[in-house]
Amino acid sequence: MPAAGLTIGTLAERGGCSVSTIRYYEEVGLLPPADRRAGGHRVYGEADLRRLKFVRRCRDFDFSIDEIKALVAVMESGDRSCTEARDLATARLAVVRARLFELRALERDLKQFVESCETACLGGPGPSCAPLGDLARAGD
Amino acid sequence: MPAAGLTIGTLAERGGCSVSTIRYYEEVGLLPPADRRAGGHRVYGEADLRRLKFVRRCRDFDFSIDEIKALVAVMESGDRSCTEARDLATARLAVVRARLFELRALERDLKQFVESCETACLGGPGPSCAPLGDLARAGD
DNA sequence: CTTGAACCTCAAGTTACTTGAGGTCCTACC
DNA sequence: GGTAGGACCTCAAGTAACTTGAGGTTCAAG
Repeated sequence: MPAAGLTIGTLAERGGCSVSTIRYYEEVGLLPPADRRAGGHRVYGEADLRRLKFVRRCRDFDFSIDEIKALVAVMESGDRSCTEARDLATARLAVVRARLFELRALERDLKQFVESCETACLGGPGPSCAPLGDLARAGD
Repeated sequence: MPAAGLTIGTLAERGGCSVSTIRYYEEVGLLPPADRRAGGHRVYGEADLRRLKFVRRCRDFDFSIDEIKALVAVMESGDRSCTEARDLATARLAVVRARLFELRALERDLKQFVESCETACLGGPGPSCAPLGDLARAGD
């Protein structure tokens, strides 16, 4: 039976982050202060791993540390509805969509830029790059 | 002829950034040290505005300060081909595409999360949020 | 019992800026 | 010509979310 007792290194590996990141999360309060062995090394259990994965997942969701703290508080209070969580997620979704929109435009522009380089400058790399010159004038 | 003589405030306004950002760009070498008036105030010309716009556009493209410095060097050297610029843009395009991929997954997951909240928890916000529990079972 | 990998703490660095304190300059108005 | 106040100045420190480094301790294997 896995009364595991994970080291910080193992936790990091399974949680998909660095050892430093875990210590950082503890410092800022995203993870509770870890139990210690005699020598001072941190020990973790499965619950810690779940918590860490939750935090990492939220970070993947682009939640800020403070937002994740809020989510954790909602989760731990037990007596509060999921309305808060949903609202946080909805707000985050809007941000993600806006960012997605920007990134798509960015991809288009960069692709365009690279293609211009191929057609306008290659085959004989001249002294001046036309697309680069265009960039300087864009937005006027 | 517009021998303009822009103040830093005007430059900021026209360049779409803050006054502090301009001073910062000067400090890190993205803008050349500005000319000064008798009292020490910075004065700018149209060339500076063009340069600033170029920098801002590159930042919109998610280029780092160092990458922009490289681009500016390419632009100013005049005797180097656009190959470098194209390579930088290509690398950036790859990064942008990877980010786009992640963001799309993120959007899907967040949407899913919000929808779960709507169906599983609303209409009577109970004590525990099922989707939140799915993210990582709390307290267990 | 001795390596050497993994761990510890604390401090400082990273990126691209922003914010703040404390002081100077410029322009417009009377 | 004097003055109010807005724009400007410098320098230092703060921000997010970590990472990196120095210098030292502990643990597991051989």
